[in-house]
Amino acid sequence: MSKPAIRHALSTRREDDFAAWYQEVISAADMAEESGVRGCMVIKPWGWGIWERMQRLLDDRIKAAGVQNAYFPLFIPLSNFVREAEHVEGFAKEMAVVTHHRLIADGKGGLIPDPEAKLEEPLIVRPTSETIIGDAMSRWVQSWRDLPLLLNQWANVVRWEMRTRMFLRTSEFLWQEGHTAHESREDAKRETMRALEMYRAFAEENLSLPVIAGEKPENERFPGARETWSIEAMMQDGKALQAGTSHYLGTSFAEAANIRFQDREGGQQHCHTTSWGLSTRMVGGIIMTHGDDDGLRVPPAVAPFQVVILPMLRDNDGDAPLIAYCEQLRDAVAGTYALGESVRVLLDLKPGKAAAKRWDWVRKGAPVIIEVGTRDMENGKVSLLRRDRLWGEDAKPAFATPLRDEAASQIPGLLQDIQTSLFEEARARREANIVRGIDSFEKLADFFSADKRYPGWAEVQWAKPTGAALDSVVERLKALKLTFRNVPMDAAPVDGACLFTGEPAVERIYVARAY
RNA sequence: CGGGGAGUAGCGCAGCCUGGUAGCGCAUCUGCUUUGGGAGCAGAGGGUCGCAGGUUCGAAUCCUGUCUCCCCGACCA
Repeated sequence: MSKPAIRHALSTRREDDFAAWYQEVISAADMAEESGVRGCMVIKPWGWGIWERMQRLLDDRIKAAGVQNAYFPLFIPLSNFVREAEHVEGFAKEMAVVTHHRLIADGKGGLIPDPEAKLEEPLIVRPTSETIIGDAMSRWVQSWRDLPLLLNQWANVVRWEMRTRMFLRTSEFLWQEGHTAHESREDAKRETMRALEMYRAFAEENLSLPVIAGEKPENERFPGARETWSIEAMMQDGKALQAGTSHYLGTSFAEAANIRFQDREGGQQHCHTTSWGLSTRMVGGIIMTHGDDDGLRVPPAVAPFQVVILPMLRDNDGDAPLIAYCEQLRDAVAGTYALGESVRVLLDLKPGKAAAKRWDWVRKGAPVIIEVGTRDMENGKVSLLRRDRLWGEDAKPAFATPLRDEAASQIPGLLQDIQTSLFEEARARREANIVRGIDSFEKLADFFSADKRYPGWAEVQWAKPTGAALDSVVERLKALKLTFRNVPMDAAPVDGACLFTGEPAVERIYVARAY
């Protein structure tokens, strides 16, 4: 007797074609679609709702740290951008440029930029806002009393990427970018680390996404930064996703933008600045971490609807009492609190059979789906499905049937449990796929052998080479399609030789394939 | 940006080689039946075949250009 086969809600399974599965989740969960413009996407209500929840929770954390929101322009004058050399070099190849301000008829029924309306100075569409915010800071900062200056903006940015993927790498993406200016290196470093810790807590507590916080090696630094720190998450195909970054910029941006202050002794000094960002890429991280062969599973804290109620309507006189029964359930659930907020519940009265609508919500990943039929109503019960544990032993959806009047009070605990379970599941998977103790390049190559479906990560010891020595190590890894991810903050002390150079190791670093 | 593949109804696809009334499945709509687990039967609606030129009596089909998507590479906080 073989086990009955599960009929999954998606046609592509993760193990068969992870990339195709990823795209199917996005369309099946109705999160986003192509727009017709290269690398730009339409974010649909369910995808936007998740991002909106993420914004809310992260914005609360940003404000709690005393950072104020502001908004800076989309366009940056070219001359303003060119000041920080390394920064410019890093972004110049992927810039959208505005050169005209008017269109005229081309005589063939179309429109072309008016050659007479060429801008004196081209404007670039911001790829990030260090330069324009630095420009403002140079005017806003006069004295040590003005510091620290802690700003954040929620905005869209554009980077003309060669190869794009929905949410993970789009030409236009949405993010928040924090920009701060400080009196001293110590203060700026403290802010850099505060933002990093904020991202770690946000990812793990709100998104159930286990991450490793650490410092990026020199070759992976943000252009112009002194230090770049990141949180890295392991996706279900074993690849790493850089999910948030925090940079200590030293005084180079302050020097380029002339952000100076009069210190406590009356002297002039340049500020130490930081920047930190987290983007819609994180939505892709949620998909690739929590999605399964039935679609998305949204962590309750960021689910636009945490509970969806589906009455089994018959289009007859029996519907009215059933709807009333469900409305009472909805109101009871809406009156409960979970994860620090009122529970978000939807009574879905859209026409259609409940069984069909159920699969729509399964694909979207609503954490709890409650179906209610007349028989449930007669028994004072409901049929409850938790999305993270969908299938029973019999290959059918694993419904629980609590009393309706008890179901509402169970919801907060259930949502909390789902939030925690998703995290534990992802954390266990990551730990099972990190290898430690690899002590030669050959063994490293073997661990990441090309045919391996799930490469995982390797934590290795190295001597932290710099300059040309580092470049050659990076090249060797590149031949294996590998990259350095970060140097974890909580790693064990080193006790061996550098995997690449044989010199005494100075720290541990993660090696992985990456998005 | 280089190599490869693709774009035909909301979704998935056939038709193209060999030019001649635009099709199939799912979904949608209507009717009947069904009714506790992703319904059945019958009927109907929906497409200037990505876009723009060209060849031709005639182009989804052949040619050229262009846009977009997917895969591999290069690039990439």
